This record gives sequence, structure tokens and C-alpha cells, in this order.
Amino acid sequence: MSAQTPAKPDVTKEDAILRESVRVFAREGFRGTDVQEIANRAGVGKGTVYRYFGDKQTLFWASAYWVLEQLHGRLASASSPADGAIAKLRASCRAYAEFFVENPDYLEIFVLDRAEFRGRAPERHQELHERMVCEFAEIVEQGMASGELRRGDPRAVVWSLGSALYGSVVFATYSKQQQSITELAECATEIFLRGILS
Amino acid sequence: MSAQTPAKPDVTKEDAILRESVRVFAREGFRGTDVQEIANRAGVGKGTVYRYFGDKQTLFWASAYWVLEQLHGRLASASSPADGAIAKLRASCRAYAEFFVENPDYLEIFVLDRAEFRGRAPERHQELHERMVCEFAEIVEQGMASGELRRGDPRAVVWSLGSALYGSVVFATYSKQQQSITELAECATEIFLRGILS
Amino acid sequence: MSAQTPAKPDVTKEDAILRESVRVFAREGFRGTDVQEIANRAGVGKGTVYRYFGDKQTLFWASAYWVLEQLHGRLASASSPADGAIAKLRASCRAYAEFFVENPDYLEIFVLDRAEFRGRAPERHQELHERMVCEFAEIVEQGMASGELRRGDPRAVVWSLGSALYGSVVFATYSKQQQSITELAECATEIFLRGILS
Amino acid sequence: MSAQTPAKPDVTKEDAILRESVRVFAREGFRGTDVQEIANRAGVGKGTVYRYFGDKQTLFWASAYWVLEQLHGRLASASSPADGAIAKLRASCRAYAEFFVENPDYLEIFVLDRAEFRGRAPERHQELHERMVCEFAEIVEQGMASGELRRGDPRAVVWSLGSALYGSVVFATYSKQQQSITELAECATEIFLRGILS
DNA sequence: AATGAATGAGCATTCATTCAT
DNA sequence: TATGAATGAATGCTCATTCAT
Repeated sequence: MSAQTPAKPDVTKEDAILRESVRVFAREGFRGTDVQEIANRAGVGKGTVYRYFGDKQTLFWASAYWVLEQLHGRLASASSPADGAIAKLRASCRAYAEFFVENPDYLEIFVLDRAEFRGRAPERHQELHERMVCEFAEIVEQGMASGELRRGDPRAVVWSLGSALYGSVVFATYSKQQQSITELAECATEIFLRGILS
Repeated sequence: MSAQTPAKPDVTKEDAILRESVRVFAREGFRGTDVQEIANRAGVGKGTVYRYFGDKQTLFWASAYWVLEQLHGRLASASSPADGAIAKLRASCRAYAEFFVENPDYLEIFVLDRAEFRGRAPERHQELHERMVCEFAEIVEQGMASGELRRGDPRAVVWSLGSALYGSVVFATYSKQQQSITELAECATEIFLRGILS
Repeated sequence: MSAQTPAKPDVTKEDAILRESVRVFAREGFRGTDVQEIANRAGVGKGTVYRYFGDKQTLFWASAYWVLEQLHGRLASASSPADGAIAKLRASCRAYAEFFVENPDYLEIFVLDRAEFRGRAPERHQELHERMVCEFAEIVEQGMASGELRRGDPRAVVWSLGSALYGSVVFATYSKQQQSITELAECATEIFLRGILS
Repeated sequence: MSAQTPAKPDVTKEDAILRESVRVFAREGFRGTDVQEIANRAGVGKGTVYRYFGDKQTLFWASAYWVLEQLHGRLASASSPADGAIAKLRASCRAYAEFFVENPDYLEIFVLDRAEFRGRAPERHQELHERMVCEFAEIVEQGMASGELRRGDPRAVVWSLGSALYGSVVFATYSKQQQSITELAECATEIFLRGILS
């Protein structure tokens, strides 16, 4: 249609670019990334990257969205088989941590997104984010209904959990003692469930 | 003596540079910041900035350290008058949130530090960070001793709280509904104390 | 493939850059040269200069090599038609002087090369230099064989001649009386051949 | 008198500055030299360097003049005790080579002077240079009168010898085989005396 | 459609020189 | 008189983006 979005996107190429984008952005940061390097790694010309994604920022957002989608899928398939709200939440938390342990680059993408763009991402991102919040709010709501969880604003609970998990994995970099992200996140999860009061 | 680190640092000038550094870095990001702009705002020559701080990265770290010190002072003076571990923690959490509400730039500095340098900051930073962890661990320990808090690894508890608060304030940017950072952090704090289980 | 060394070098452009390089370096010195000026004169963007030559030093070396090649060609075509070792040497000496009289810039390039880099030039230069020494050593050797020249180490003789000529043309700048480079070099050549002893 | 030339020049300080100037200029080149480094090494403030020498270029010229004076003295004391023109010249040539072997920095100063300033040095330099030419021309003249040397223009002979020696020592840098400057200069001297013809 | 050569705005850093103390 | 803090012009090099092929 427009020249910005090729009529017949070659999904293979697009995917290769995206995949390498994530790697390079994660390693070099947004400003530190040379689009040429992404093109080289993806085995395409620099012009092709621009043909597919328009500009560097759009490319970054596409990468970030791609990562967000992966995370969404991962959380969904982790929670759905579990039985009961608590089990679902526990499974999701574990999946969240594992996701970033397996793909440290993805974590950096989230960090960069926050640092560079502060939530000024396109509608699409916010929609997906919102969708995730809703899905978990539903779980929490059911937990409240069934009596597993204390009553309260489900969205607020979800937001707190999300923030705590995000903080755990992002903050883990600062940990000197080699506690794995997984351990840190698990600890956070437990506290999240039971609190620290006696 | 090298001219890099002035023998008689003009504290007024140094402070002006630091203050503007924080503002500009926060707004433009690390790579996006033109040192010239800091110099202009601080009312000094660009050479003076380099004379005082050596290079851009060192300047950033000095800014980040400066912010960290402020936060440390703020948390200390918030918690010390409070009575009992729980009260101390609550007061600290509130102070943490207020600190960033009052100085949104400071939050961005923390975010940039994580994004750009991933904990590769100079020793000094890590020492101060460690000191803060210890101070809070002590509070938690006393809370456990007095029976206010459930028994557990105090450092792990502190780390979880720190991560959760960090996550709350950093993540708040993504919140569409205008929930203030304060509200989000307060909610996180309550859950942190009591958990979500019924 | 890196974009640093263009796959299809545009010889016209490359040559234009090289030609202007020599002029500007000769006039301004190595450090005094602003690559932007070379780009402007060559009618290309600054980025293009860097694309073709990588950095300022490499550009300088390319210029110096280019000059050395010219000199080599000039000496070769001057000596080859002459008959006998002495005639060949005389012709070469004259050509050497004329070369620099016609292209004073080239002389400055040699001077700068010595001043700035002290023989730390890339292999290629040293190889060409060595080749020139060998070619002349051969001439000297034949002169010795034919009895035209006194016996001795041909390479040492060549090196002495080279040094003397180099000294003549470089040193000529200091001459107040407007003796031309040509005259100075010719005088040096004659002494070189016959000595000053009676 | 003027502020440029301090009324009571502290000869010790002046000398220290000059001595370090030579070292630093020789190592770093003219443009590459940071006046601060000279000041540091000389143990004075940067302002003092400027007070004594006015500006960087003047400082360089003073250094070059200082070196030229040393060379002049060395050549004079080498030639005067020798008997006969040839002996005087031989002794001078040897002294010339030894001078630069002992003080490689001095050689670089000469090279830099030629590269950077092309004989645009102040009157004083040219006078001393001229004086040296005259002194040697006298020796040559006497050699011609006594029949030791072939008749010719004594100044031209001196100039040729000077150029050849200069060329020898300067060009020596390019010599791969580790022939010492001394050997190269001696070889040049012999050829200069007897020529290469059989 | 795909490419990659060309461009030039942009920025970190240096250093000669000045001048207030 | 001696100093060294302050300055800002100067310059090497990068890289997002364009566009002719």
C-alpha cells in the first residue's frame, strides 16, 4: 500500500530483522545501536530495514511489541492449566521470571523502552498491556469470589503484582550476591501472597 | 597535578553543574544529552564541566550518586522518628514515593542508570546501595525480633521491598488512569505487608 | 560487509579526495588539516571521505603512498632510457629534483610523514620504498661491474644518494638566496659523483 | 620591560621549561603537545610558561634555537682542534651524527621545525644558521686554497654537506636494517669527500 | 522490491590562551 | 610575579536517513 509498509511483507525477512533488532538493541541500547549492524546480522540491506520499519524508533517499538507478545503468550500458557487463582498466579510469576532468565535480551528491551520512551509507545502496545492486565484481573476477581483472595480492587492487585515482578527482575542486576532472578522473583511472589506481617 | 580534578573545587559551580545535569539527563537521556546544554544551563563553559567531571559518563555517575544520596537521606529521616519496624517501613515507603513524586527527574536518572550502565557503576554507588540495604535489614531484623514481622531472611525481605517500590514508581509511567505514584506505591506497600491471601 | 571500505570504489571520487588531501595536508600539516576542508574541495560529503579512507591517518597514508608511487614512476621513467649507470643516476637525480619543483606539495607530504609518523607507515609503504632501493642498487651494481663506479656496498651507496637528495630538497626551504631546488640538487649530485677532494 | 619578557627572567626556570619543551615537543609533535604537560614537567604553572615565552609557537622556536646553539657549539669544538680542512670536516661530520645519536629529541625538533614552520623562524635562527654556513665556508675555502679540496663555490659545498648530513640523520628512521645513524652518516661523509666514481 | 553509497547534522572532547587572585 | 581555573573555538568521527540504481 504505502511505501512505508511493503505490500507483500516477506515474513521471513521481517522476522530476521526483528530478531536481530532485539539482540542488538539489548546489547547496545537504543541510541547506541547502529541500524547497519542489525541489517548486517539479519542479512539484508540497510534500506530494507527502513523499507520494512520506517525508522529506527518504529523498529524498536516493533521489537518491543514482539517481546511483549511473547511474554503474553508465555504467561497465558503458564496460568491456564493451573487450578485456582493462587495456583494460576504462582505459575504466572514463575513463568515471568523464567521468561527473562531464558531471554535476558528481552528484559533489556523492556528497560530501554521505559528509559527511552516512557510509555509513549503506540496504541497497540498499550492495548496489549491493558489486555494482560484485564486477563489477570479476571483471575484475581475469581480468586476473590471463591474466597482464595482477600477482597479489594482486582486491577490494583494486578498492577502491584506486575510492578513487583518487574522490579524484581530489573533490579536483580544490582544484586551482588549471585541470587538468580528466579530466586528473587520467587521470594517476591511469596511475600506478595502472604505479606511479611506475622 | 592534573587539571582534570580541580584542586579547589568551587562547590557552588559543581553543584550547579550537577543540578542541571540531572535535569538534562532526565529529559534527554544519557546519549541524548549534549554536555553543552548542561554547561549553558549551569552558566559555565563546557570546558569547566569537563574540568570538574572528566567525561560525560563520570558526570552522569556523579549525578546518579547525588540522587542516591538524597534518597538515602530522605529515607533515613523518614524512618528514624517512626516507632516500631512496621511504622518505620511504612514511613520509608511513603517517603520513597514522595521523593520521586516531588522530583520526577530523579526517577529518570535511576532508570537511565539501569538502562545504560546495568549496575556497572563505580564502587561508591554500590557501597551506598549496600549501606541502605543493611540499614533496612536492621529494621526488619528488629521487627522480627519483636514479633512484628514473620521470621525470614531480613536482606531478602529488604530486597523484595526495594524491588517492589522501584517497580511501582518506574512502572507507574505505563498507568493510563491517572493513579498517582503515591497511590500505586501505597497499594504495593499494603500488599507487601499483609499479602493478598485471605 | 562493513560499509567502511566501499565495495565498488568510485575511482573518480577516490582520486579527487586523494588529490585534495595532498593539497590540504601539504598546506596545513597533518594536525592542522580539517577533514571537512578536504571533503569540501573534493566536492563530497565528509562522511564519504571517511567511508573511503576510514580515518584521517589512513587518509594521510594513502596520500603519502600515492605521492611515493608517483615519484617511483617518475624516477623509473627517467632512468630507464639513460645509458650507463652514471647517466641513469644523473637522470634520476634531475628527475627527483624536478618532481618536487613541479609539485611542492608532494615534498611537504614527505616531510609531514617523517615528522608525524617517523616511519611507522604501513607495510605497503616500506615495501615500495625497499623496492626503489633495490632498483637503484641494481643500477649501482652494474656501474660497479662495468667499472664506472668504485666498488662498495651498492645499497649503502643508494641510501647515501637518497638521503643526500632528500636533504637537498627538504633543506632548500632554509636557503635565503633564491637558489632553486634544482640547482641545489644538481650541486649535491655532482659532489656525490666526484667528491670534493682534489 | 614589556609583560611579554619578564624583567628578571629566572634563568633556572626558563631553562627547565626549555629543556622539557624539547622533550615533549620531540615526543608529541608541535600540535600534539599540551603546554600543560611542559609546565607540569618543568614544575611551574602554565601561566608561567606563557609569561616567559608568550605563546606556544614562540616557545617552540626558543626550543629550536636552543638546540641549534648546542649543535653549533658542538660542531665548533669538534672542528677547531683538527688540523687541515679535511680533518676539520670529518670531525664535524662525526660530531654532527654523534650529536643526534646522543640526543634523538633534538633531531625531532629540527624535523618539526621544518615540517611545521618551513623556515619561517625568527631572524635570530636564520642568523645563527648563516653564521654556521660562513664558518664552514671558511674551512672549505682554506681547504681549496691549500689544495686539499677541489676549487668551487665554498658556500655551495657547505650547503651540500649540510643537506647530506641532515638527510642522513633524518632519513635514518626509515632504515629497516639497524644501521646506526653514525654509520649512515659516516658513509655519506666518505662519499661526500671522494665521490662514487672510480 | 532491494540495495548500499552518499550525506551532513550532531556531539564528545581537547587545549591555547586569558586573567583574577 | 606566579598561578591555575575558566573558557569556547575547533575538529575527528558517527550514523539515521535518503534515493539512484
